[in-house]
Amino acid sequence: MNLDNSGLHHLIATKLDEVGQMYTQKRRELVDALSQAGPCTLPELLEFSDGIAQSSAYRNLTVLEEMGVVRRLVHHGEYGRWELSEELTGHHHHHLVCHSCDVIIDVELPTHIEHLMDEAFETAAIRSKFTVDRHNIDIVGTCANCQETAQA
Amino acid sequence: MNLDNSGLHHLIATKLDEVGQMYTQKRRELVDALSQAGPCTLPELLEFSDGIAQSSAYRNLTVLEEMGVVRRLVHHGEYGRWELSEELTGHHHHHLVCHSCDVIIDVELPTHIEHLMDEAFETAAIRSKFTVDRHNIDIVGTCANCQETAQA
DNA sequence: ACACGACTAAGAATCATTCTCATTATGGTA
DNA sequence: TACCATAATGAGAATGATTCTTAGTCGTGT
Repeated sequence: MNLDNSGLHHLIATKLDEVGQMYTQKRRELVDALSQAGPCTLPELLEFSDGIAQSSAYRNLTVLEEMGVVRRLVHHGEYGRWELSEELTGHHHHHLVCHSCDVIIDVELPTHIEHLMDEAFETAAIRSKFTVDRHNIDIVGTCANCQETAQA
Repeated sequence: MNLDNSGLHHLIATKLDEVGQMYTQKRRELVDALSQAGPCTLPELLEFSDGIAQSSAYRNLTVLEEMGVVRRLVHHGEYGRWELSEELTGHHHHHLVCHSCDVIIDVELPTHIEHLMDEAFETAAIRSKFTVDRHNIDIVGTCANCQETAQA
């Protein structure tokens, strides 16, 4: 796992500095966790970080979300999940969602499929007078772990 | 708007009867509301129904969900939303989501696009050892109403 | 050293959703 | 019709993820 997030950190630091916000150690740890582990719940982030308070984690995630650094995902599990924004990572992706354990894994689709989908979405949206900003795709199923436990 | 849901109601009544559940007036009203209005929040359902208690609405929706009659959607708004299950309506569809007012509208995509997507999703899932059950697509943007209010 | 602003964290508050339980309605049976 | 078992209802309490409040801490510039 590549742990050199210096470029990422520098980018975020600049972003925050522009509005008079600090890029503190705690915030850096949140970003590191998301960068390594993909979409995380709050308890997962608390475990990763070195003793950050729950309320601080929530507040910092909210701040980072407003800055466009992270994005909040909402699914059926008890906790929300957070991931680094595509704007920051540069990787447009979607999610494999396990409906058994609620784990979420990133996937990228072939470019030509994305183009076809974009066209189809645009056409469908126009019919209802919507303007399209983005699309989210969840591929819902069962992860390898849960398949094993099920047959055991 | 077509209000003749007799076929739908009969189907659900049979389903519930098989497990000793009753298809009561209140439950019928919930189904009617969802059938007419598409994905609804709980307050919307309460308003539509003739004096159903909040707790009863939640309980009935949970029962209907377990029977595969309705499906619960989770998005960023304060309330969850409920819709009739595709199994029941027979219409595979996706959602236009307004990120301004959280309204959700159903859309259907061309069959050949669905096929292409299914293939792409299957391929992507296999790589992560996932088995695919379904896919959810949100086309996120701004609805006609909110576009007007924004430029006013 | 001082002042100012941002950050932290503990705990209180919020609020959609779930649970509890006493009451009421329903369907089957004789 | 009367009775019984089971299901449904509704009022309010409880739950729990998330947000808010507030007092104290830290950093930075002067």
